[in-house]
Amino acid sequence: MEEKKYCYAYPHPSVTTDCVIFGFDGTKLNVLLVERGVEPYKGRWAFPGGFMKMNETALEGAKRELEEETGLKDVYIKQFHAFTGVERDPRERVITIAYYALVRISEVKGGDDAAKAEWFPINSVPSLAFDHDLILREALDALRRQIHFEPIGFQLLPEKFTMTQLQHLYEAILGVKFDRRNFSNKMLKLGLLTDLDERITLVNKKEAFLYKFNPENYAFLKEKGFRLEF
Amino acid sequence: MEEKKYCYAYPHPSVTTDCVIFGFDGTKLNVLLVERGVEPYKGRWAFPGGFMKMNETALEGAKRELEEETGLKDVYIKQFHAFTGVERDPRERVITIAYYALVRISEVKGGDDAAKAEWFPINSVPSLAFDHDLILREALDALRRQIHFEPIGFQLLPEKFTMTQLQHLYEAILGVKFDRRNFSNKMLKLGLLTDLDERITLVNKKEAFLYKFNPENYAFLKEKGFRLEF
DNA sequence: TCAAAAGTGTTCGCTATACACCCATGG
DNA sequence: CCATGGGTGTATAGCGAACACTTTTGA
Repeated sequence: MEEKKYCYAYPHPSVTTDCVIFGFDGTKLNVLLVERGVEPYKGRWAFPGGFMKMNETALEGAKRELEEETGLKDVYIKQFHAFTGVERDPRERVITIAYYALVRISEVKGGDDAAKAEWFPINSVPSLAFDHDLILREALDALRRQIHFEPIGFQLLPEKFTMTQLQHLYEAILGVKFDRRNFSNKMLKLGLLTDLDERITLVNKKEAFLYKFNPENYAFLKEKGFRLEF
Repeated sequence: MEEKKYCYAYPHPSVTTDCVIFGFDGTKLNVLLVERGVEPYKGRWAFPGGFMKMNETALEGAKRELEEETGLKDVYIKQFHAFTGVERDPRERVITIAYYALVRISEVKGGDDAAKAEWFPINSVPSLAFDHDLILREALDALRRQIHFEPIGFQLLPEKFTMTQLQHLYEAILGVKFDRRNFSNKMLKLGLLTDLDERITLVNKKEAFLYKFNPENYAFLKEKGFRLEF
């Protein structure tokens, strides 16, 4: 029997952070899941997460989990909801503060954890542990809403990318189709892109222009207030 | 010395819910604050809040606090952020899950609590207890963002209202000015309003048309996806 | 008589959207 | 030779934004 030495006059819940890690494979939006090695829900897939420590904020905890799982620091990460269902963990009352992160799949190293980790396209995610099915739905909603206010999509692409890649990313996130010419015109008019005057030879020997995100212009646009319309 | 009978193998934080209650007085957006009667921050203003109980969700806790303070049930309430700063409460580690609610000031009854409660225009809020200054800023940001996706403003107006009242509300929330004719045209074209074919005599004996929010049309519009552009 | 507030339509410019052809490559 | 995918420009319709005068009342 473990020793229970932290005592309070009133019951306290456990607090965890969970991290929905999004990646883009060039065609589809993916999430990184880990397979649970212990009960409850042993063998089921879940989002990486863990207990918040008493000397760190939830954000710091989420970043710690993210780095343990991917080796990445300094990635885009955002709190989107706290899940507080009374029965969401069968062991004890656990609330979780959930974050989503946007990473480049190619930069992800295998996690420190022994736990098996795997990317799943968001349309092919199996039934998850705990209430993580709900967490995924809410994360997607939050991502789709946030993309109207911040050009966060760039966090999912390599530094240099083609217009078609960018379009496919927006189509994958928002679940819609755009006209190639209109998408390109709108994006270029926004002024968020730097044309690198450089071409890449694609698999089919076609040559495509490369662009990169222009953070300076973004900061300027944000200052005077703007919205991404899609 | 109080008895500490709830014990855990690892330290657990306290979890509270706080509720930013917005009301509209016809001209300005207001928040309801309560004066703290005990230390810490005794005598300072703060948002109503309290400890989450082990058999209720954070949302249920926030609704309970809201009803205790205003007598109101079934109001619009939305979780917007969890605040987890390590030092945000000097007594012990406390995280708070924060909600904002939209109420009609005229329907608010004095709270059950002995605590003094008072409405403050958002531009005249004094320095608040804990990190509640930050909570207010985040609540306002969240409200302003959410209003682009949901016509939540109606929750702050009486059932019947004039176009000018509605315009003043949007101006107060978003901090901008609109042209009367353009605002009216846009609103009517959206189809969210029912024209009551009824007039009200204002204080200056002018006659103004009355409208009400049309939830059926809203449900229909939401179904096929729409955005409020302001 | 002056200020404040409500009712009412039109014009202009911009932007969103729809749309087609050429070219190079690989199969 | 056909399918795929990238590059490029225009025309139209609808929307956003700017804008003025009249009327009534209270101060």
